Amino acid sequence: MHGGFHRGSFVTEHDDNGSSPENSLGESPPPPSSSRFGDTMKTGPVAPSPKKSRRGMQKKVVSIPIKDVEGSRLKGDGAPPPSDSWAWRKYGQKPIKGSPYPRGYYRCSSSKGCPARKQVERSRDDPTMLLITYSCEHNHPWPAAKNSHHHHNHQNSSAVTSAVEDKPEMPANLPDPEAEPEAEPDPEPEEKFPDMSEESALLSSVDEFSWFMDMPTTSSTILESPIFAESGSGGAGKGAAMDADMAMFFPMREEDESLFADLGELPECSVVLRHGRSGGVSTQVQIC
DNA sequence: CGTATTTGACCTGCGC
DNA sequence: GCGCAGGTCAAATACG
Repeated sequence: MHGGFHRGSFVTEHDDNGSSPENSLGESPPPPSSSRFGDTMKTGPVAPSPKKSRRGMQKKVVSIPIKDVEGSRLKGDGAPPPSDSWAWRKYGQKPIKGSPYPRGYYRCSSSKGCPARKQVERSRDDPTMLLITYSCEHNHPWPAAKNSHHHHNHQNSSAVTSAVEDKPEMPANLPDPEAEPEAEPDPEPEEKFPDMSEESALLSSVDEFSWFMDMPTTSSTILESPIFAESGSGGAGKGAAMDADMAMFFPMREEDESLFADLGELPECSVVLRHGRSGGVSTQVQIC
C-alpha cells in the first residue's frame, strides 16, 4: 500500500470480483495483472476441489504493525504469522514481485475441511506493517474456532484487534471509523496463554464481547450467528444451535469474529461496530 | 511417532 | 500463443 496507513491496522474487504485490485496489499501501484485472485486450484492429478475459480470469495485485508505480532512469534525472514483464534498451517511461501518480502500462505487448520486461507506478507512500503489477507468461500459456514485439543489457543491477535476497516465505498450510514486516529484497544503481545483455561478464556471473551452487548442491533450478521447470540445473552441462545463447538468458540476475539463472520456468509452488507474496552476504541468492520 | 514447516515443482489465469 | 506472476500441492525435513 503506500503511505495510506494509519496508526493501527486496516481491515479491507474485497469482493474479490476482481474489481478491486489488491492495492491494499502494497503491491506495485499499477499492477498490470495483480487483480487476479481467481483461481489456481490445481486441477491436475491431485485436484481435490473442482476448479472453482475463487469467485464468490471474499478477501479481507488486515494490516497491522509488525511489532505487535513480533512479540508473539518471531519468524525469521518471512512475515511472522500473526496468530488469531484459529489455527493456521503454512502451506506455502512465495516471493512477491514488487515486494522484497515473501508472502506466506496459510490454511486454516482449526477445522478439517475449513477452506479458510490467509496470506501474510510484509508491506513493501511499510516494512513495519504486516498485511494479512483473509479469504474464504462465500458461503462457507465458518467453523467454530475449536482450539480444544490443539495447541493453538493463542488469542494474542492483539494487533488484528486494532484493525479498522478501510473500504472503497462505504455506505453512508456508517460513521467513519478512521475518525478515530488512535485506536489501540488492548495490546496483548502474548500469543499463548499457558494458564488460560477455558474458563479464563471465557472470561476474557466475555470481557471482549462486552462491546457486543452494548450494541444489540448494530450487526445483523452477528445477531444471526448463534454463537454470538449465545455469548451475547450469556447462554440464553438457542440451545439447538448450541454445540460443544460453540463453547470452543469463545477463545475467539472480536476481530476474528468480524473478520470471519462476514466472510462466512453475508447476505448483505452489515456493519460491526465495536467499542474497545479501553473506551476510546472503536473498531468498525463493514461487511459487504 | 505425529504434526507442522520448508521448499521446489506444477498449474492456472491474465496480459501482451 | 507465449510468458509472467501468483497460488497450491506434496515430499522432505525439523521439531515436540
